[in-house]
Amino acid sequence: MCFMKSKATSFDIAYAAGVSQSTVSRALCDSPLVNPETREKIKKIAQDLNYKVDKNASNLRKQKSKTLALLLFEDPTSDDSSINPFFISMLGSITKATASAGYDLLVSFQNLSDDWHAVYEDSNKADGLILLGYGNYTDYEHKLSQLEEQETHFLRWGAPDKNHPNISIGSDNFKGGYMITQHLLANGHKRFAFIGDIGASAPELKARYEGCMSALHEAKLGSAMLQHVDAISTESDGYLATLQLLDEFVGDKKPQAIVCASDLMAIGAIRAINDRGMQVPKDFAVVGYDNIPASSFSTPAITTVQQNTVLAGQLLVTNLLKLIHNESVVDILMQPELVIRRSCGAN
Amino acid sequence: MCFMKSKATSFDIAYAAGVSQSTVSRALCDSPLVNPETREKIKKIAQDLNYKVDKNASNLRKQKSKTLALLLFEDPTSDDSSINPFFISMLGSITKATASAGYDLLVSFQNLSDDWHAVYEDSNKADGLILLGYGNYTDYEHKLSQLEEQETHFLRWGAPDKNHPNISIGSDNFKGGYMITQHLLANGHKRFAFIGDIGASAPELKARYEGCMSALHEAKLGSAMLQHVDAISTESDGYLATLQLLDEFVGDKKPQAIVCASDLMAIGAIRAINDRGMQVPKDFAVVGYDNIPASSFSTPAITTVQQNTVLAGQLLVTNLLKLIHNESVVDILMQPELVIRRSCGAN
DNA sequence: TTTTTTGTTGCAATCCATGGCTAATACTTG
DNA sequence: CAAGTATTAGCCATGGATTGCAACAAAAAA
Repeated sequence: MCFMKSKATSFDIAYAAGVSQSTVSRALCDSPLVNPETREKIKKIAQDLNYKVDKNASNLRKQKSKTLALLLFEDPTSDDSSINPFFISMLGSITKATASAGYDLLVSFQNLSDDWHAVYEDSNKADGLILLGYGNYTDYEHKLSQLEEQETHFLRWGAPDKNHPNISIGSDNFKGGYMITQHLLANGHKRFAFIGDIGASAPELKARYEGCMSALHEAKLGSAMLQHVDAISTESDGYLATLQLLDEFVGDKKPQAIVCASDLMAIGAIRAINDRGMQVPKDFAVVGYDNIPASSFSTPAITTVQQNTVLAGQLLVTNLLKLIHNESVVDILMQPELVIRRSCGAN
Repeated sequence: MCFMKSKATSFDIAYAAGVSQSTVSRALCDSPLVNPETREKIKKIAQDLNYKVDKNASNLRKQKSKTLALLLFEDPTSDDSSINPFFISMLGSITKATASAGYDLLVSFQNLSDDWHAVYEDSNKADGLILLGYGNYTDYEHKLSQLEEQETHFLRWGAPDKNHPNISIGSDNFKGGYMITQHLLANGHKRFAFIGDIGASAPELKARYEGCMSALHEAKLGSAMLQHVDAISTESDGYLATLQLLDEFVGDKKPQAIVCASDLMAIGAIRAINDRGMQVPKDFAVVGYDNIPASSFSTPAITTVQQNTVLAGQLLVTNLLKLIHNESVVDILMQPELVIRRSCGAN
């Protein structure tokens, strides 16, 4: 029917409607400056011609893109195709929150080596940035400063940082570590092991460890902790660390509860324990962190700490939009929740 | 140091370099029309001023956005925050392939009810579309036709479709179902059950079922199949369907092998079997499909069929780019691979 | 009837980068 | 030394929508 050699522009509509092009523009934004009848006529024609506002022209003129960019830094230990499930669920909620605010989302998986810091907002492709990922805190630090200097609108997922105030939304990992340890203590466990990287490169895991230690100290059991810091975050890390742990501490030094800094490591820990002919939760209580989908399908299902990713995504988006609109925001520390399942032995 | 009240434009650089603005533009695209010395000088100044080409202006002029849009249709049965892990790994590889082709990626999770069909390419926000998701084939069909009419550049993930040729890249689900069933047959199983939706709304699962049946017919065991079609795709679907199966078929009618149309359902099936006091693979062989991360962490680890998501993502992107450059593409049917683990009983 | 107000619409500048065409310079070559 | 060829850079139109300002008409007030 309607043969269009090329895409319709507002001029084509103006011609068809017998009005000026500016009137078309105004009509399509529901400007009160244009007569309702004219507006409807124009809208009708626009629809017939399958006209869509050219975002490039529109954004250029308005100097904003109605687009947010999500920069996802990969966990350096994870392989190429698998993405940390926690970030996935954040991705889902961020996408939804972005869409319901009428914005588009540009997603980019990055290495810290790239010069991501400048690209999106400076080139006007996005009005703001969300930084998601466990930080390699060396040049990350530096790039955060750059972003701040350039007055880029951005927020990061992570614990609030005194050096960079009001750019963070994070979950209270200290509290999470504390809560789950308390739960184990309440169930009578006395000898603990912690599996996970507590180095500076993984501040989230470190905070979980510190929360755990804090609970132990409160219970006057601080010295009952057997550390294992050489596991990073994967299932096989957890497996290997646990095997090592089982070999090293035997007899009455054997730990009763194994606190893993991630669910993936907890899954590995359970596998190691099974491989040694023992069982969870009978011989060991094992707990994880993150409540990834696999943790509920594991046998036994894993007791873990859940971060509210839906709320987190929404907060990141709504606060970023505030920044974009020049309102001020403050750091937010979200409260995690305990998810009690079978692996801790408490029914 | 450099105080900029507002973002630098190519005019600012031209002024600073004492050349015309067009020369700046050419210098920054490494045009051979500009003297190497001038070019370096301009580039230096551009860097000092932290200049970035305005994509909106650039895209407007060039009439292309160097951006692809990924439209992800959710599995209607999955809840809000969890996304089908298979799509996640596709998302990862698509992102990477897109980035390495120098394109940006716009990601959007959609309901089919939205008028997505028109939005991105028509508004020049993206040069092409990738459609990912198990199709609700009613209005999906209709929208595909619309996209084709409008000559939108797009590709979909899914089995090639005679009605819509050369827009599909998919995995051979029939072959996958066939392969895994053959493997079970080779291990001596004779009585089979299939769990999964084989209705028209899930053509992928249906093809897996048909592949499975084909292998059984070849082995003259076609009548040995107990169907269960009331499970869709989740863990609890698999659990409930399996319980029902176990109650319904007892004694010598009890199936030996349970073929699940997804790993999630296989996980549920194993849980149901355990709950009834039986074990996998001793009492039943169970197999899944997709090779999601959780399937390797399950106890026992699940024998499944893997689709090469990395390659799939790359193919989708490279072929879409071909379309954008007006080259023609053909449908691709990728070959799946068997991943043999413990749940099928064959070591 | 004249003046003021109100409601609509058009003109033209603007956002910024791109690239065809032209002009000017420098360098060959007969 | 003049004519011819590269090389390099500038001019200006272009892409499509937005919006301040001016213009005009019709309706209301004087």
